[in-house]
Amino acid sequence: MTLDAAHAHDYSHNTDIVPAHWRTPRPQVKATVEDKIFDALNTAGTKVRVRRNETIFNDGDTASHTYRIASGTVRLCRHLADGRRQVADFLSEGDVFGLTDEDQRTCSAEAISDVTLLAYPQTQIERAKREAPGVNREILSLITRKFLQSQNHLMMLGRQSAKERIASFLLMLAERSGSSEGDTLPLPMGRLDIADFLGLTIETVCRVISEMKRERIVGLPDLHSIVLNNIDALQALADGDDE
Amino acid sequence: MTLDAAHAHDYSHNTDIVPAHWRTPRPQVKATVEDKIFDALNTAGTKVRVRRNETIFNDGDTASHTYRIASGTVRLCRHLADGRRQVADFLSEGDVFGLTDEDQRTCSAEAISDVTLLAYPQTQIERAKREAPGVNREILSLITRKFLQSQNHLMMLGRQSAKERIASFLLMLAERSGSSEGDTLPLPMGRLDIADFLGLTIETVCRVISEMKRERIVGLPDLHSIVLNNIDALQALADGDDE
DNA sequence: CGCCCTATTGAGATTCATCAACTGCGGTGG
DNA sequence: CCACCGCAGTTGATGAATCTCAATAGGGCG
Repeated sequence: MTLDAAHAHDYSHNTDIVPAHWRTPRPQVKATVEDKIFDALNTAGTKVRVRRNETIFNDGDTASHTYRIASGTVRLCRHLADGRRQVADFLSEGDVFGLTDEDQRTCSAEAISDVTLLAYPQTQIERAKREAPGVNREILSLITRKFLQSQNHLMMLGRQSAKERIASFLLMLAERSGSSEGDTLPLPMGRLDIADFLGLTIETVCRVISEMKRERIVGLPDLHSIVLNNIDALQALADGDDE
Repeated sequence: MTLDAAHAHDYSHNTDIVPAHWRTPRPQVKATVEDKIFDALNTAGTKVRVRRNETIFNDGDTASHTYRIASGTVRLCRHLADGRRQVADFLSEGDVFGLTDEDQRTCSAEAISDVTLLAYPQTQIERAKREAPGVNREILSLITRKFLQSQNHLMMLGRQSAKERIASFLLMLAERSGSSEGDTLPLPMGRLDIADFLGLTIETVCRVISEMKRERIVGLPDLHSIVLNNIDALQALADGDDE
């Protein structure tokens, strides 16, 4: 049974109240759109722990809560009947998911690592929308950003080669985490997750990353890190300046 | 120069006021989300005509207006430097596009057929958001729907074969136009547009459609129509029940 | 009627998927 | 502490799907 499918109160193992500092989990000066939305709730949410590879909710479940990530990484994905899978997004600390007006989930959410979530009943979100002016605008801003991300993703899947997709993917992760040349980028997801995000097979992902390593564009200190030796080269690859 | 790039008042050839019946352009009982948003504007918008293959706005343009389609078909797409193109959406009568809080376009909009648009300055939209309660909610609902469409699109591009994509595409068009078995579906876009929507080449699109014709799943009375002889077969193909 | 643009069909090249073997690391238990 | 086990990742060989290049067909408009 997934969390959404469970009764709202059935968090017997984890009803702690969240420390206040989790409101602004990332070290940054400006409040994010996510911060603004959740500050307006005036409630800390229910803390939920999910272990690696467990499902948070399934496509088709009733949407009872909105979640914010306190720690860990989550993937949003859709499955076809025959097991094929498309990962739509990777989410990490501070990110929000499951925020929707629809009453049914249209994708599943799964924990890539052990994850701590803050769960907010949809009714609380609805109340905040009514009572806090500006929350609607922030939510709109959030989904607009997600929509634009999705358009980028479409271009990657529809029109880029395997190597271009991987380069774009690494640049996307670098931008999200604020990494720059020489930094070590955490890669919390496995190769299969990357493959399913990029519309490739795990073997192709491995081969392309290995090739980039041979070309000294990236370094691979361990399975869950990648060193960005040459961002310009990555950018050139992503832009198709290869031939 | 695209429309957005032009001055807001430079519609010398088309400043007519739009007839009232355009508020609800499609024959349906219920008002669409689009209807609700534009009814709240209490203004008919400026009529703009755009000829086939002309650009309405470009990626990167300043976003000055929101558009609603009175007649014709529009594609939203993004271009890579080397000319590769990804079509993100096809829009037809009654559909809205260019509605954004951002001040820059993140895709281009191009006329697939001769098109008549209603243009609304973003300031009017902003006013409606402030003054008409519920408009925010309708806009949120609209973009949420677009986001879900985009997720479907991702699955098509990332994980479906050419034949599955074409079957899914035809079913999507059928659903949008309310067509059912035996109906003739209008296909206003050319083969290249379809290819760029599905992440395929024009040759592959032709071959797959020809194959479906040989299998009597569809009929091709002319280039811009397709007869849905067997929706169940299309559904089976889209679901991957092929092997 | 003829031209031009788009679509269609064919042949060969390419990219990526598939199938299969092997590696390496982390955890577990002797 | 070390050996074994299992899973995730990597690499190689082969094949299939789709792209590319090229030639032909068709349809609408002047």
